[in-house]
Amino acid sequence: MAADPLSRVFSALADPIRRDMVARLAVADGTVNELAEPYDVTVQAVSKHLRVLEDAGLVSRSREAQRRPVHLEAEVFDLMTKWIERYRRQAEERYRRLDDLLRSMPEDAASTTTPLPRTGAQT
Amino acid sequence: MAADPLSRVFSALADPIRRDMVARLAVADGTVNELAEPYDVTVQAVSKHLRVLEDAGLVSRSREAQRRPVHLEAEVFDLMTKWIERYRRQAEERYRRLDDLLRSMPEDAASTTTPLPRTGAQT
DNA sequence: TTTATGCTCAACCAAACGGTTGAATACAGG
DNA sequence: CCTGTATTCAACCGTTTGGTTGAGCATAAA
Repeated sequence: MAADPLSRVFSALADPIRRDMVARLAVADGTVNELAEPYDVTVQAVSKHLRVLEDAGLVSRSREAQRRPVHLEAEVFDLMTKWIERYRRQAEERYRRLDDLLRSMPEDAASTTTPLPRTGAQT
Repeated sequence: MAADPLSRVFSALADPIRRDMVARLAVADGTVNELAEPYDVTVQAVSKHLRVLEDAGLVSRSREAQRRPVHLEAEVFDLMTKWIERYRRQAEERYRRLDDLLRSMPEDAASTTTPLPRTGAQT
């Protein structure tokens, strides 16, 4: 299996079939066969996809006779949104400051290159 | 290269090094060498990572002598956040309705299984 | 008990991925 | 012109991924 939770979630959603399954599970829980029906792949392939979604914490599976109903776990989304929002905001803040700087600087002096920070960011 | 834009963005961010680079680029633009420095891989590998980020629309590269400064493009994040928010909200709405239903139903009748919708969802 | 249904496990395969090394290109400076 | 620096291209390699088929297991129905 992959490494960190964030990588697992992102890569789980990097596949169109898996995203479509998530989309459908947002409407209602479903069994493996139900979920497999629309796609042009075998049930086994869908079973594998579900395993990936489960490992990422995006779905959970219960037991109901011989069926294994799949349920969407929406909380994990927060992991992603938090990460995304953080750096989006940070980037926007930077543009704002740059903007201010440029506005407060009537005469040309665009030669200072801002150095990159070391890697400290918690991914 | 992959297929649809959403898949490209998600899979671009599924790698820890690439996420870390995005995190650092949110603070300041940087050259390939600067970006490569913290990681224990060759510059060529980082160059490849940057290509993935660029193909996903997450960064753009300009030209400045022999250097190729990399710049974060924050707008693409919206693609993801919109997708995520949509289905998170949909899921939460479903739970709310289920909750209401169960509350308005004093006597036990938990036997109706809601069928899954076909695949129509725009992934 | 036998049969059908729902699902997973195992082995396999081609393609994509993340990394490497080595050569090529582009530009700046002596 | 030659040298050094920044970056990319090309070929290669081991591992992962998304798919297949075929067998196996558990439960429901006959």
